[in-house]
Amino acid sequence: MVRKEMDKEEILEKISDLCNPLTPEQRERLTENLTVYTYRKNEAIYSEGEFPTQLMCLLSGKVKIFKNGVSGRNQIIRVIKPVEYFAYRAYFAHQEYLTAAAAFETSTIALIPITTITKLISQNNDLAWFFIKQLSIDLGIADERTVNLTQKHIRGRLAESILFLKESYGLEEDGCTLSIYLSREDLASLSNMTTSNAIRTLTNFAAEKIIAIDGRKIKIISEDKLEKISKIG
Amino acid sequence: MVRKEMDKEEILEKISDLCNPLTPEQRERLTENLTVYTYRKNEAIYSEGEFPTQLMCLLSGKVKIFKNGVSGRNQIIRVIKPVEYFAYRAYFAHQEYLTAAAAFETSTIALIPITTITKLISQNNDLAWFFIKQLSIDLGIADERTVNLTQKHIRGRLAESILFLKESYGLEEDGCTLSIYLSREDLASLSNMTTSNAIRTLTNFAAEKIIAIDGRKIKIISEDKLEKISKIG
DNA sequence: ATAAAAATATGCTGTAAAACATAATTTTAA
DNA sequence: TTAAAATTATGTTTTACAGCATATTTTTAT
Repeated sequence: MVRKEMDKEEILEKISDLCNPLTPEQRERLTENLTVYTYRKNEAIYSEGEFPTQLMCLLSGKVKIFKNGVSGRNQIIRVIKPVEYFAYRAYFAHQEYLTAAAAFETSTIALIPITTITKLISQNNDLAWFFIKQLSIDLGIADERTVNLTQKHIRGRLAESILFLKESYGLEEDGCTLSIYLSREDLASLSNMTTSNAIRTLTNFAAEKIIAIDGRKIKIISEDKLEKISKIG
Repeated sequence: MVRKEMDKEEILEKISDLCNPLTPEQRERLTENLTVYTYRKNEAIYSEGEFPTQLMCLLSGKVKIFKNGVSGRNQIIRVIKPVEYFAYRAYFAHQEYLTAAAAFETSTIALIPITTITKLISQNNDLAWFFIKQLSIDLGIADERTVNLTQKHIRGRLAESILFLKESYGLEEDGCTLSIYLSREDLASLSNMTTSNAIRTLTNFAAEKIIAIDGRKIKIISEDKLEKISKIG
């Protein structure tokens, strides 16, 4: 993790969700306490069991939130895209981190002391609503995910993950290649299966002309079929 | 569902988490808009896809929050005990209900128009914090649950569910009988397994003298063993 | 440039848990 | 009070997926 100097105006622009509700003085307080770091690919951002001290905002790059499951098998819980906020749940629940975060690729993150945020929330009702809404959305996603991961079959889970990655990070200019290049292992962690089965099922999808694979590039050929496979489980 | 008249003081006492932060006028507004209903065993409280209009507080009884999974298999997402609040997440996320709720047993519930709550949150920062904290805790539980349900084996999942029920609803006066009597089907929905396997595994636990079963009564004989089984998966 | 390590690919085997079947028991309703 | 329905119990079969082994390719480090 490397400290990064960045133009203040540019940052304020990015974290507008947080800034817009604030008064000029509050905004000043925020920028004074804000630091920006860059994390390299696969670098840990925070770990399970640590005590949360900073709210984070992903300015650029891609980040995974994951848990260390039974016998070292990781489970990706959610993914973060610019400009989303994370790393605050544990503090608001008065807990240690129950998850870990790492960078999928080089990522620039704004860190704001959580105590600063706490004060701002207490002074600013719009900010409180911002977090209530975000937490509510995330809880809904978590509930959906629980059922999908537990009840769908391998093919359904992988199809769902591919669609999920498309929704989360979008496509390249060609309009069909996922703009995130995940290792097979990460794809497995996201889909609750072994790496072997992620590889195998990916190969099958390619043979069935549902997707095309070129190394870590995944090109969606038939979104309809992916949706159908995802739906029937 | 039957409308129930109840002493106002008694209700205010129960929903103190909501009321304590309020001014006398706000408290007045709350009680004016509050209704109390009683739901019978297995009666639906709300359903997936409906539009949320009321925040609910369970005054007495036991409630399950669940999702209709693939091929009609239900999944219990969380359980509610007195005096907990529920049915608000969807509205805060600007969504329809993603889950359904039903009464495990006869339950009395206070209903408050969600618009009333919204106004009170906007006026009262402590109330905003109450929901931020609650949502944060629930999101943490959901994250834990995802990993437990997907990665643990049947025995681990059932052991965990039994311990979870003990934590949630406590024990009878004898100090070892779960005070909730679930059908095997509900126990299966809670543990992500088929009803047959819930029955079978329960029988095994009884044969191993980890629990004792008498109809729907479950007596915990060795909590240590349950914890060990839950932990190793 | 070369060795070492990591990631990907694919086949084979074993097994946990679902699916199915049937019976016994309990609950509910007429 | 008896029939019907629902729940619980248990045995058998099937299968989806994990686990393991091995080879190949790609990436990383020296």
